[in-house]
Amino acid sequence: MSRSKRKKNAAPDVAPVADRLHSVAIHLLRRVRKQDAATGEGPARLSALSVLVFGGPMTLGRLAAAEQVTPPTMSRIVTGLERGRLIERVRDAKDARRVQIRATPKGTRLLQQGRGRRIEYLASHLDGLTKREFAILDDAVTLLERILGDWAAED
Amino acid sequence: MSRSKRKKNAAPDVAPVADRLHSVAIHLLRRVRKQDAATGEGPARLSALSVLVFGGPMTLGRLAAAEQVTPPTMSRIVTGLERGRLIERVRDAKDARRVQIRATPKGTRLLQQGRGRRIEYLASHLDGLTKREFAILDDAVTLLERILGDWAAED
DNA sequence: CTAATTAGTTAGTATAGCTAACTATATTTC
DNA sequence: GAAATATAGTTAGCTATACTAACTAATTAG
Repeated sequence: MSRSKRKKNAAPDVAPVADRLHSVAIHLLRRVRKQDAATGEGPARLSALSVLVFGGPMTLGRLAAAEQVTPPTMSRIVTGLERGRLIERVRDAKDARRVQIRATPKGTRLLQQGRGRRIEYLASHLDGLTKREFAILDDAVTLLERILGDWAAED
Repeated sequence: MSRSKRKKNAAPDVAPVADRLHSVAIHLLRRVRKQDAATGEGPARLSALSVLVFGGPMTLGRLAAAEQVTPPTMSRIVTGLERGRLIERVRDAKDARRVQIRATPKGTRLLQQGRGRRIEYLASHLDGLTKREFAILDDAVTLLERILGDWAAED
């Protein structure tokens, strides 16, 4: 069970917040998904492309791991992105088994535009928040980033 | 544009937070989805089932609207749930075009169990937070619930 | 009683996930 | 250095989830 000797928090009402957090995440993404549709690419492709644009070129395997999908799944996602000339496959010089995936200028442009639309949409709805509320949201996001990073490896 | 005369917040850095919020939501749900796999049902089915369990029986059309998908998509989701005896289709007595969808006891049970697993999983990762951090998260979720509720109608 | 509207379903397509099985390249071991 | 093993990706085939277009059946309007 999760009630070992750690006394850090163990608030009795962790579960309800976990539940609400889950629900909020689902509904938020449903909204945003509609904005992303304007790019003409699906969410998995946009997410992978984003990793490439911000993380730089990497092998297919690393990309699959970053996106938490299996290599075959990433292979298909990459094939789709390749058809649209949004990324390029480059065989590794040192190890011919490896394939480096790299965003093209077109891919980078498309991602930035889609990102712009999405952010503008989301941001326009965060607009009514007070400074204090906004700070809370910012802190919470930072928190979640840390948590997700911590348990990225396991599972 | 969204830069009307409203002076409420308009912090210059709304966009980065919006972006990070989006990313965090994506990765959080990716994690949780793996827990849900234990139920043997996909996310769309679990989500629809959840609406039925907590919102009571409703027509297919209303369910589709609640889930923000088209009626054909919901029709397939419901067919899948029906195969597993998790819901039942009941033709409406007053209007034979309508089909009421209702969770079966088995469906309700499965949902609650899955929900339990998911919450426990999520909660176990929120466990290391300090009281203060936890409060921030709680507040942020409340905030997001309000925001999402407000713009639920439009689109 | 016809015409228009409404509720769902069926058909066909695309994306995104999986496992299993395969190919090609590298590395290890004898 | 050849054979065995390990690693990186791809291909094939299944399922789920999304869409639009076209259909059926039932209700409501004129």
